[in-house]
Amino acid sequence: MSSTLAADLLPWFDRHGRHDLPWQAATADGRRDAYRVWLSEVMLQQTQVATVIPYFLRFTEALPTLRALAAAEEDRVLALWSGLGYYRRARFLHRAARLCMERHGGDLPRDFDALAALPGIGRSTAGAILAQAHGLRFAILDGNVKRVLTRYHGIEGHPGLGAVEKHLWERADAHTPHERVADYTQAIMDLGATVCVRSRPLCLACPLTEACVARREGRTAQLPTPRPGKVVPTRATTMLVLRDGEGRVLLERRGPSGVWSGLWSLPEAPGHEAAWRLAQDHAQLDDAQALAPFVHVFSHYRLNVEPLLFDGATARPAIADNASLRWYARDEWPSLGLPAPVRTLLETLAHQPHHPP
DNA sequence: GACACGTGGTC
DNA sequence: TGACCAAGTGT
Repeated sequence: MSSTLAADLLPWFDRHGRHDLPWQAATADGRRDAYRVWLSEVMLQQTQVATVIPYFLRFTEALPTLRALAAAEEDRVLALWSGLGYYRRARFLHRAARLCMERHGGDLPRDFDALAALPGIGRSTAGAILAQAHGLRFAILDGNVKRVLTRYHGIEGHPGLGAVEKHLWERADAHTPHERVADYTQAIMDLGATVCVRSRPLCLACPLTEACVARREGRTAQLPTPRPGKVVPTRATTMLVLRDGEGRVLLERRGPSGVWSGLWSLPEAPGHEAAWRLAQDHAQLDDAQALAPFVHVFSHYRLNVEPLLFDGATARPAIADNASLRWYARDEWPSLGLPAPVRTLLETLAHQPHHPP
C-alpha cells in the first residue's frame, strides 16, 4: 500500500517531535544504546513518559549496562522498579538480561525472533528496539499508534480486540517507511502523545489532518472505540505493621505469582482476629492500634486495606529473619522493592510515630 | 479471547 | 468523585 503518512509526519517530527528524551542520547557512532532503548521500552509499557523519566535515570545510573543488570540481585532490580508498577516487567527484564549473557554473548540479539523470544519483549517492543537502536524496518503498535491509526483510518472496534488489532498491525506495517525508521516510530508516538491525544485532540496542529477519516467525519471523540466496561471486584485485607522498639518493621517477600510478586510487603491476614494470631507468631505484643483504612485501586480490582499497628513488638527470632521474612530498619526501606501504598504507609507512620488512638 | 498485572494523571 | 486509561506481555 502506498502511503503519505510518513512523508507528512517526518517534517512535523523534525520541528515538533521530542528529541531529548533521556533514552534518545546517541552513542559515539550515532546509534542509540540498545540496552537503554530496551529498558525504556519496557518501562514505557502501559506507563507514561513523565512517570518513566525519573525511574529510567535512576535505573541506568545504578545499572548502566546489560552486563550490570544481569549481575545484579533481583531484589536490587525490584527496588529500582519500586513504585513503577507491573513488577513482572522488572523480573522479566532481569531474566532476559541473564539469558542474553548465556545465549547472545552479553548483547541483545538483533534478530526479531530471538528478541521476541526473550521474556517481556513482545512484537511491539521487539520492533521498537530494532527500529530505534538499529534502524531496522519493523513496525510498532503501542497505544499511541493505535490511537493515531484508528482515527486516521476511521477504524471501529476496541483496539484490544484480536481482529481490530490484526488490522491495525497491517496498517502499522504498511505505513512504516524504509528510510528514517527510528525517526518515524518516534514521530508517530510523539504525535499520539502530544497532538492526537485521547480527549480533545489538537487537530489544528496535526500534520495528518487532511487525510484523517475521523477528522473528516467528525468522529475524533468516538475513536478509538472505548474498552467495554466491566465491574471490578472489591477485596479486603488487613495489613500488619509489626514494629519493634527500634522502629524496625517485619516485612514478607511475596510469592512468585500474583500482585506485587517478588516484592517485600507487610504480612496480611483476612481480618483483625487472624491478624492478632499471626502477629503473635512473630512477636510478643501488648496492644494493637487500628490505623486509617485506605483503598488501593489496581487495574482489575479494588483493595480495601485495614492497617493494624503492633507497636513495641519484641521479635521472636526463631521465626523471623528467614529468607522471605525479615525485620527491616527504616534506613533499609529505600533499597527494598516495596509496593507503592506500603511505602507510603510506612513513611507516613515513620513521620508520625507513637500516636495513641 | 479473556484475564492478570500497578500506579498516577485527567476530566 | 470516580471512570477511564497510558510507549503491552504472558498465560
